[in-house]
Amino acid sequence: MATISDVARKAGVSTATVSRALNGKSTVDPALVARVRAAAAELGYHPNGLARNLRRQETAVLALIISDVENPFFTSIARGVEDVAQTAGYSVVLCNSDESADKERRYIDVALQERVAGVVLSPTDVSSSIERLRQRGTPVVAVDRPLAESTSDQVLVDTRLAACEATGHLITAGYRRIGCVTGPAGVRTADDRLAGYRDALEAAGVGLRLESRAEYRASGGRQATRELLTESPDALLVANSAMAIGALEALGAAGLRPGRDVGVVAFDDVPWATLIDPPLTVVAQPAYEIGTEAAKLLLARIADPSLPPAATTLGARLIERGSSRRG
Amino acid sequence: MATISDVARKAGVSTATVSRALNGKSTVDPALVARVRAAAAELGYHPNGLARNLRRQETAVLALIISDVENPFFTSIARGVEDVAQTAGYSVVLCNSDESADKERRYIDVALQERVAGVVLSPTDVSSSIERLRQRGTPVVAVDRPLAESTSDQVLVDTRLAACEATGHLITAGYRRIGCVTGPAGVRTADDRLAGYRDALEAAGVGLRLESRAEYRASGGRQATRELLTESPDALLVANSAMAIGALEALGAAGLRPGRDVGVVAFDDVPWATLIDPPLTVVAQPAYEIGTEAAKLLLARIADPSLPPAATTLGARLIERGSSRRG
DNA sequence: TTGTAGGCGTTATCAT
DNA sequence: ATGATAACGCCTACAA
Repeated sequence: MATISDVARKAGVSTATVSRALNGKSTVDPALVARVRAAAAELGYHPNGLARNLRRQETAVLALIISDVENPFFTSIARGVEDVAQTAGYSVVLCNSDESADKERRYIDVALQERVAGVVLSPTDVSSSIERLRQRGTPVVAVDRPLAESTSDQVLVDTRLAACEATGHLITAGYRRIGCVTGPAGVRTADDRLAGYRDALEAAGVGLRLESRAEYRASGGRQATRELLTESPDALLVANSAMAIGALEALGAAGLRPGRDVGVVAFDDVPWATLIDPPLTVVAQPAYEIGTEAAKLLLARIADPSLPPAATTLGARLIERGSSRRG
Repeated sequence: MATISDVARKAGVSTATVSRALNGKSTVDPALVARVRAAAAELGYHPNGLARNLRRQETAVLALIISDVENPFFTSIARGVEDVAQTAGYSVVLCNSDESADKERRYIDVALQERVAGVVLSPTDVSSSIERLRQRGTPVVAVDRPLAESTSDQVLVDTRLAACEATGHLITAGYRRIGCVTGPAGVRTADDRLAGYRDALEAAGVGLRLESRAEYRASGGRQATRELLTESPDALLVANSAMAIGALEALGAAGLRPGRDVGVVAFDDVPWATLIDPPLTVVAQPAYEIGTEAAKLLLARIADPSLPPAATTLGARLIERGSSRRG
């Protein structure tokens, strides 16, 4: 409630002096600084960030719009973004688009209205509504999934290659009826992982393709796996950790044991991967690093909008555990 | 970049009319509304939320400060808060205090500066720095952990009772050397769960207490469990799902199997609970509901600050699975 | 070194 | 029904 003029009055100085004193500007009499500080403390004065930002025409806030708060992959990204932003004096507001283009648009509107300094976004769609951000000149960096315009900053994972390697690993282990459980068509990572799977089969001359798509959720994984099971696969590549839960449940329900009856590799190294029996072989994506990298890119662009667009691609690594051993 | 006056000029009206037209105020000539809309669209005009909020002296933003973004329990709360807030036209910004009183204070400062409409907080400490929020009159509701002042809104879980029931369940199953792995002293949920454990032992006349505390993390659970193992417990109550991961790892490393060699019950119903063998018996907390309840309380208080403080306590429920069967 | 004053973009009050 | 204008609280030339 207390404003800068209240403090000024109490300290017996002008608002300008209060502003300068509180913002540590070079030239202010130490005695006055003390008086101002005391007055501010006494009044419980907190500068009004709204007014300040309006005046300064900038906000020390970054928006992070992700497609699923409950997915550990995205929360790791969030930590990465936050850690970097924090040390640079920025706050991060996390928004959950929930894989819905509509919510994404709403949050982008909010970001626009609140004049955030920049946006980190995992786009639900290539043709995401970042058009508006561009127009306004708000810096954006895409993570996990690319944007159509190659003119924006992006931090991606070479997920197609990773899927190819993972599938190759299954082939090397001796599996031949390998199924791929992936996300919805149109979701770039889902498409890429499927493509990588196909790459590997082709490279190895394996003709049989067993593919099934569903939502990037446990329920989706369960359903897609059940469908695939009618084709008696001897191994499964699962494109997402949430789906992996459903896939493993479906396998269990069918009396099939990972690593003995069916080889399994899943994307994302979840903390419980080593708790199941046998432990789950995974494709570990550098989620935290994606976050830090994205934040750095964003801060750099905020500092200098004329920078050429940077597209970082990080690698994923296969962690072999028991579930992909040949039964 | 385009401001309201740009739109006004283009539409050939005053800024007042633009404002009224765009905000759907009662009395504006439909023809003008159309002209204004067109001009706004053409200019790619987005109202400046900063200026608007400054003028209106209010923000449609809620801050949610939680102690761990990577904990599914808290992300479920986040979803709950968000879903309710969303339908009421509020945005939610998520902040990660990371179990650090310092970060918490920083985020509270940000919330104060940005003049958010209200705060949902899982306090790192009873004597949390919400003092400042109170002073400013910013509504707060505490979740998961109580605040010292009973004068604030809170949404809690009767976690002591739940721990007591869970321990009772182990006793009923025939276990007698039951250990409790809980979080740091001072963290209210950790203390409460320990207290519930003791309640149950006492009620059943079991004299042997095996207690071990550590950080609410996998590494903490691992360490605490390892310590407890020197006492040859025949069962374990684990106070948190992150710790459960560490505890299960420690058990495995010692060649002990849950449900056969050692009965296990853990707090929080994680999605992978049914994937391990045997499935994990858990105390399921109504996390999503905590979030929705907290948001409703907060919105109610924002609407009417004179409301008497409400303290909701929700129940948790024990889900019996294989890990707590007597071996 | 300090004070005065103007303006950031909106909305609301008061005229018209 | 519409327009001029005064705030909202802060920062920063510019003046003293």
